[in-house]
Amino acid sequence: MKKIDILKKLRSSNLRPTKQRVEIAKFLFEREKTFHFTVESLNKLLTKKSTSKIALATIYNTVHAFKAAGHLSEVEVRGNKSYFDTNVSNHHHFYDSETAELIDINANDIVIQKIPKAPNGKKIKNVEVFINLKN
Amino acid sequence: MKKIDILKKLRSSNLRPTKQRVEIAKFLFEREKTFHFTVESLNKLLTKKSTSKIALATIYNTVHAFKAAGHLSEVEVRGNKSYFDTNVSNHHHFYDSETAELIDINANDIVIQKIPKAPNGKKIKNVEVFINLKN
DNA sequence: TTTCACTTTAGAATAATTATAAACTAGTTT
DNA sequence: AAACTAGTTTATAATTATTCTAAAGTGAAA
Ligand SMILES: [Mn+2]
Ligand SMILES: [Mn+2]
Ligand SMILES: [Zn+2]
Ligand SMILES: [Zn+2]
Repeated sequence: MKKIDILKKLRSSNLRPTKQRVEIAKFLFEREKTFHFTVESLNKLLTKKSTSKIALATIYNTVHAFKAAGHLSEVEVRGNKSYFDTNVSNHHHFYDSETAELIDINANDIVIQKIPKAPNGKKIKNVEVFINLKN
Repeated sequence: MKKIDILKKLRSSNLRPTKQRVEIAKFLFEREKTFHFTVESLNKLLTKKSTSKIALATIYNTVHAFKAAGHLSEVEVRGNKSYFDTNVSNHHHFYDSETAELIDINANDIVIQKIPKAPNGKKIKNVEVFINLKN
């Protein structure tokens, strides 16, 4: 991903490209593989990586703006903390409770043969599969 | 479910059958259908139903003891609160984000045809499917 | 260079949960 | 029965994750 894409992500999230936001966006989006994180883990990694420390509120605000713009998704998984995901396409997860880590599963690596119909007046928005792991 | 079963549930959870615990256990387990709840919702319902109010800490402690003993399961779902489930068998859920409600899906109403193998050194503990609903 | 909307930040507030410690309860021993 | 004791309940404090607030900072445009 090029720098121009970072700026696009920021603009499309209605965020001006400030120093802090560019740093967060580059950290999140300039990578090959999916990145799963909590705000806490992201904060630690950013602190380690860069000299200047970004306020936690700025990280929350920026992450939420990216989520609202569809550049991040939120994964519901065991625990109290919110997990975010740079993979915003429809996909599934392994969840390793030992390490509290998520691993992507490509949407077409899981095929569901039979599925119940939605309750009266409701429609199916999406289907999420979690494969919980043990050692 | 008879009263004797309530006492069994308590004993097998290493809980003496005190007035408060029996009241919680009866409320949770003396019912036909699955009951999904948060500690907050359970507390409200218990307060409404009975004259004596049970301390929140007692509800937390009792619910956690039931969970540890396998009489309740915890469902991971969107939001900050923990959801508990009187259905401890392997099953799936509809999740209605409008109402923040869970609805059971019988395990054999979902058939998965293709599933990826677990990462190196890990095994599959279980598979949970969430069907998110919209109006 | 002044303006002004937007931004960052530290710290306060809130919400869910867990911990603490004092008062209470009910079996068991004397 | 009275004393003892292990376990229990409870109010309240502490903790954790998140959101809010308001003051100070920033920078493009007038
Ligand atoms: Mn959350
Ligand atoms: Mn939880
Ligand atoms: Zn993912
Ligand atoms: Zn259920």
